[in-house]
Amino acid sequence: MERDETYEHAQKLLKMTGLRPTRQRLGLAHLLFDQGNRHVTAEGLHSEACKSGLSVSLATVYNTLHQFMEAGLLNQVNLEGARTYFDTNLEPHGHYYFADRRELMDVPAPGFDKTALPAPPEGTQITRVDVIVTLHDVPK
Amino acid sequence: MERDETYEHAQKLLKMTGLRPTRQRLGLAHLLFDQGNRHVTAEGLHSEACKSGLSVSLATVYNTLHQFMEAGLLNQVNLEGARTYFDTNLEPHGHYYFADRRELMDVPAPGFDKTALPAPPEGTQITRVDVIVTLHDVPK
DNA sequence: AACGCCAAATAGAACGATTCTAATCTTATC
DNA sequence: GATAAGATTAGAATCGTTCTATTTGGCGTT
Ligand SMILES: [Mn+2]
Ligand SMILES: [Mn+2]
Ligand SMILES: [Zn+2]
Ligand SMILES: [Zn+2]
Repeated sequence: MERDETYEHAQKLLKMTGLRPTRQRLGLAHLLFDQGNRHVTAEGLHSEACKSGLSVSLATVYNTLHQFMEAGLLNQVNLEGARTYFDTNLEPHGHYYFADRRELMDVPAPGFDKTALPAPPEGTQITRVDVIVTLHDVPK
Repeated sequence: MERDETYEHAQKLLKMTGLRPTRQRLGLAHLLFDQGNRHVTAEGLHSEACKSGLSVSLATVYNTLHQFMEAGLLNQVNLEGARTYFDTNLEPHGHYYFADRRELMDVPAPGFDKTALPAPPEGTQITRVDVIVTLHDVPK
């Protein structure tokens, strides 16, 4: 008796965005959006998908993540070393980056006030504000 | 009559850090520290050095930038797309990133208060705080 | 000034994350 | 079920950066 894989919630999200509900997109949407907020890398999500039995290529994971971003379902978090994380938390917020573990966590309370930023130079507009607090394990 | 290339200021900096005053390090230190605060990439600095007549390899530019960082003469700024910038401004400060021009600028006044950050999780310590405000040219 | 030791510089290969390309497969429609 | 448009794929290409093995050069000693 096989598991129910209708993925109703994922179905609904894809319908909303106008993206075709392919097997890959359904599976990835399920992994991303059916278990609370997440911070994933493309490679992390890819191996997770493979482990869960979903056959999908890394290229498709990248394509899908970018499409979900475009659709406003994900935000990107850029940090050092060319690693890009994708964040299902759409609220404006900062991040702790646990450098030793290479993991991201939302900053529980905003220690910064985006509205307190000085007005940007003429002819430009703010398109994003990233606040990244890097943490290392304390030696001892 | 050739230009005076004693680079007194650069000499002094290298002496302070204990790094040998090689031709390459002197030339790079001169470019970095003898004309006010700067934000440079390795490749940018490399081509600048080449144009100025200094013979230096890209590998050495990377080595030198890292050594200057280690010595506390430079800070790193990480942003999207694997591009790393090196900053001669050692004060804590945020950055505007002009995405269309790929240029960095210090945020004139701090719109955030580092001390207002919630205490980091047990067993960890803050090693850096990055605030990057990305700007795009306003269309019209 | 020549000698030798070791640090530093170098060219080029390797790397890791991401993007691209061109071929194959799916989905949606008729 | 045929068709056309869209999606997936493997593998090559790209980009910034790091590594490796070799050569060069700074500097204290003769
Ligand atoms: Mn990744
Ligand atoms: Mn660079
Ligand atoms: Zn987050
Ligand atoms: Zn700066």
